Amino acid sequence: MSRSNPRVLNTLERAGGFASAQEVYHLMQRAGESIGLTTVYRSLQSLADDKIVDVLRRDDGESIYRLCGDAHHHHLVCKGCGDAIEIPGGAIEKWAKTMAEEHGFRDVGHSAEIYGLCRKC
Amino acid sequence: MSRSNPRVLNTLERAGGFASAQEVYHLMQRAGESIGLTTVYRSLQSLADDKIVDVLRRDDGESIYRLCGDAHHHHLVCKGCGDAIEIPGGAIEKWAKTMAEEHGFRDVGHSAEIYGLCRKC
DNA sequence: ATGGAAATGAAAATCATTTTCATTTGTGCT
DNA sequence: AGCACAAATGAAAATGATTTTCATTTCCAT
Ligand SMILES: [Zn+2]
Ligand SMILES: [Zn+2]
Ligand SMILES: [Zn+2]
Ligand SMILES: [Zn+2]
Repeated sequence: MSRSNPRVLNTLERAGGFASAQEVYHLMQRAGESIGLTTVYRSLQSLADDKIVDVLRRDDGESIYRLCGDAHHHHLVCKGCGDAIEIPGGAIEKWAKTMAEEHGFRDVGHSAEIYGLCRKC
Repeated sequence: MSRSNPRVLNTLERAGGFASAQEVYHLMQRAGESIGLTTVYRSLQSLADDKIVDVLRRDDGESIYRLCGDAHHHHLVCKGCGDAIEIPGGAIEKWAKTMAEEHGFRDVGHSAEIYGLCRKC
């Protein structure tokens, strides 16, 4: 079922942090690798479906992807340089569960991100 | 400074919950009101700037707006019917502040949402 | 080698949102 | 009323990421 091109995953690894489909595509171009934008999109989507990469959406609407560990975590994102730090959810894990139960929700997940300016910015 | 067309706000009121710019536009069309899509966009944006409406982004990337009280809050969203309930942030507020300070971030904000299936779905 | 399935990618299509810009509307002044 | 000037409007074009189409290429099992 793996529709993902391994070179895409490899490039995302090299990218080190978050990268959009367009960025991955250009990285591969600059590296002299021949690939189509379509395949990059398909691969990233597949990786996301398989929970191998993390998907976030930037304010400008562009989706960004990043390899992520299997542990549940959240992000502290810099509005300036775009750097993202993985952080533990701590107290909000219980908060989410409590809130959901309180309103009779099941099959519950949550998202939480913190935005700010890092020291460098 | 109000660049917002009052009829747009009025329509969002009638909509009752979240609505996208496109949806507001079509609601107004169906109601026989003459307005341009551009004005709808401009008005919603202005309302968002003025913190009069709440902006969320759907998974498909479309921005949705809703009238909201002035109090800071979060959302419990049903993946089935799209219903959203306003909930207090509780533990999150301190979590965000602590995490940000710990990493030297300033000018900090946060977003947090809980997704699940409501009783009806 | 042969046939069919899966993968690929160039080009076109989609679609929300933004930008442009010419026109209309509103407001104050004479 | 007549005029000037700013703000608001909206049609049409531009933007830009993502998706779809579809013809071609690559894989793989027989
Ligand atoms: Zn930074
Ligand atoms: Zn969490
Ligand atoms: Zn529901
Ligand atoms: Zn909060």
